Amino acid sequence: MPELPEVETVVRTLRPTVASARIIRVKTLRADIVTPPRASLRQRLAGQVFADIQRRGKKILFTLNTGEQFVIHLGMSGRLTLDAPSTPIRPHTHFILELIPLSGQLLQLRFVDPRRFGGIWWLGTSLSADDRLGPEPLKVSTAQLKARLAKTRRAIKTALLDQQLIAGIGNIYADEALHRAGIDPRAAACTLDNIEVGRLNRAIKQVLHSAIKSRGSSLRDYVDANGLAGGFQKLHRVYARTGQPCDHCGAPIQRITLAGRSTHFCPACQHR
DNA sequence: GTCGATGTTATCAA
DNA sequence: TTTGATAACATCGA
Repeated sequence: MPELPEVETVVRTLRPTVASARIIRVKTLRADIVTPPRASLRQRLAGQVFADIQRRGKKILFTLNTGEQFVIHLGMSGRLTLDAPSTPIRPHTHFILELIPLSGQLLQLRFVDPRRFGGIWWLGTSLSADDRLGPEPLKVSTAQLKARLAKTRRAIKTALLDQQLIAGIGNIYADEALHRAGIDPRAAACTLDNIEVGRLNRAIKQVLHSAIKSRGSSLRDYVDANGLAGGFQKLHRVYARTGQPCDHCGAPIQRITLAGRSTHFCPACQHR
């Protein structure tokens, strides 16, 4: 589900309500989604006030007035929604923070994650210590990207999925960016020249900006914090379009497997 | 009913 | 060291 544009959309829909809200109740329905396993979130969070909420890669960083922080990662199937306390609890709801925002209207921030690949990480004041994420795709320079890609022989598609190389791109936007840049997803990352990396960098920024504008892609069940689906799936040019004609040249979109992930591309447009 | 696929990533072994 | 395979999990559709 959630790659950079979806996570950014969740953060933007959460921020106006959550920033400055006070936490009045903490319910952990499934303890094993919290790391470290014995972090008593109830004790640490109850009564605290949120200072800010930000995105870093695909992670959501919550900062409290005390300066303490925790991270939520949505994994593959996670969603974070704001609901009235009377709204029925969905199956696979693992964690609930009851909040009083500035509006005074009681709300619950709910973390739902059927596949449980996501989770919550308590950081405290450890200054997000072991953040090994790569640069933000919307800010990275072509020179910086080129230098990072030069260090690996993996396929460029696989390299783009590596969060330590660049943070926030997932399966959908890797395929979409490579198509817009006209680059074969199988090409070894270290063989791309300056021109190609420049094209790729522009394609990444363009596709992520338009996806954010469309509030993300909803293929399955992704929704933002207000329960609203995204619209960018309608603008996909290759992802989940196997066999359909390429918008650019009409050749059928092909699907292959690369590093265990389904990969969609146009064999005519994307080659040297 | 079974199989395979699904937007992520930590971990393991070659 | 680097890289690919696998597992963690639930759901859906062929």
